[in-house]
Amino acid sequence: MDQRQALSAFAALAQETRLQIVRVLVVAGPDGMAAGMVAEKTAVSPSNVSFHLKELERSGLISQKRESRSIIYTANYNALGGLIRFLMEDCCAGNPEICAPVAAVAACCAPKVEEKLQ
Amino acid sequence: MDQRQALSAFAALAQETRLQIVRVLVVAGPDGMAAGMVAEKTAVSPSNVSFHLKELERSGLISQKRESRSIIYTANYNALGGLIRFLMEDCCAGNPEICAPVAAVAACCAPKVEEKLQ
DNA sequence: TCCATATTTCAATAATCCTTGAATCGTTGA
DNA sequence: TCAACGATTCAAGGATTATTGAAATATGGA
Repeated sequence: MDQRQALSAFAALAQETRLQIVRVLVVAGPDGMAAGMVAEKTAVSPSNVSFHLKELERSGLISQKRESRSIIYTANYNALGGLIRFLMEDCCAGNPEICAPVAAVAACCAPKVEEKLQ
Repeated sequence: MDQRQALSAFAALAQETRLQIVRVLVVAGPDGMAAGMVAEKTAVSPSNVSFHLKELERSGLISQKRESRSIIYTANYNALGGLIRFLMEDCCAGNPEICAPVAAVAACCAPKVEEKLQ
């Protein structure tokens, strides 16, 4: 993830409806969710949700695939991970020890690491 | 960090000049950097840099303190860490294993953890 | 006090982004 | 082929955000 992509991802997440959509899609998991269902879950008009879905796709945070009449959207976990990585590199730049507390949070993603440390 | 703060932080980072400012301040470390120096480092007019510094402060990502004639800005590492945490919680929601690769990046912040694992 | 320095504030313009509803497109089943 | 469904596109508007340069504020030294 380069700066250009990061800027685009930050812009995508800096909007309440879009952040909500991303959370809904993350919870939906790898199977994703149809656009209409996203609209329902977020209580936003189909046209408006479509606008934001497109914006999120443009930023690389989600992807789409057609399935019969529906269009299924899926969270792009790699992109989310890339953004986190980008932020951490900024955070640590020149001061590795300063944001060490953040590492503790990483535990939520790596239960195995947690175990090894006990 | 709640959703409101996260939205504000994402908006703050979704602008090239501001992202650049944050990076400069992160590299500057806990001692921070005077507004004028930030303007110089980023090649942005003082008035414009002041506008963006205010925006970043409003979002909680940086803080200021006056020091004689200068106003020193400092990156708020806690806020950056909080934002990373917020992202990771979203990322992991319902799918702890999916973003495990991100945990590897955390190593950059926690050399001690690295050691223990070897 | 007066001047120079460091920075912010302000007003105006320009640019970008969001929302809405109507029209359109692609898909499926009768 | 036609109608219905799920979704996108488009144009218009309203709202927010960025940039600029000039004026204002605060501080420290002569």
